[in-house]
Amino acid sequence: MRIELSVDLDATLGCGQAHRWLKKNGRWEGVLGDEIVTLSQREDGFECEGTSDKEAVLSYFRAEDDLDEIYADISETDGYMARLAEAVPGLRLLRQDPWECTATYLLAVNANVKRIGSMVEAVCEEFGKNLGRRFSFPEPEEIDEGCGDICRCRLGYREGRFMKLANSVRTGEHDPLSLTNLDYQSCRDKLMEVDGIGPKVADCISLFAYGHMESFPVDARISRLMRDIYGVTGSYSKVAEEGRRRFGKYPGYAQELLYHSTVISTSQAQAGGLHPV
DNA sequence: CATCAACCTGATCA
DNA sequence: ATGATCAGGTTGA
Repeated sequence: MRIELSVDLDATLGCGQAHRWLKKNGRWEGVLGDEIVTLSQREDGFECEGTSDKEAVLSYFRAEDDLDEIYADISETDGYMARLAEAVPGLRLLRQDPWECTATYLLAVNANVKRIGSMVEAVCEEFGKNLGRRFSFPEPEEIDEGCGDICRCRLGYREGRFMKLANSVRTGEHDPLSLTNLDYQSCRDKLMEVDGIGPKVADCISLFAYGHMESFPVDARISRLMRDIYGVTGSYSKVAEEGRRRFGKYPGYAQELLYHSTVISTSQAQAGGLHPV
């Protein structure tokens, strides 16, 4: 199935916003719902194998977002952002499943991208459905009532919180779907009622699952970058607030560009690359 | 409201 | 090789 969409798969799937994508000999393999999908970059979009649900794929890639408009808007912020937008014009935000996004970002607490990936895959292999080469992300019931052994997932102190979340979603105490129609602040507040979800994780979920473009998650990398490039320091709320103030209509996209720039600069020590103004 | 130790694992350093 | 150090958010004091 051919998807025509302005998107850079490497930047979009490889920078840590979603945790189930693996690049295997030039193609991106991931799991959407109960299907293993494989994506191959093309000039005008990508080739998609493993699913026929075009609507779901377009929704996942937030095809309705007008990247030209968004990046034009972001570019007006300053020269640094303008260069980032120009360098990675196909970096998109994704629209992830609320339950899966909530659960994976609960695991993401105090862990680097590589470790998050290994914890998430472990949970899928332990509790999810075997789809062949990969496993589905488990439903709350599969975790809460399943016969898998959580100890094998090596979640550390996230283990108790993870099991508690699965249980509270199964019982309806926390209902990811019910947050769909809330505004950013209410959504964030609801998420932070969950044990193990603080400001940063709540901002990530608000952005990546519920599409709140004004969310500006501040992790360790963003915190250093805001300090080094913009001279912004202080508490989480101060830095996040400054991000929302500074980056106009699309702080979430700006954050993703900034985060991606830190991935690039740490993975390739190239001369003549991007550097602060 | 700000500060800070404790929490767990895997990677990297000495 | 083995032990020390570090990276990474949330919680509760």
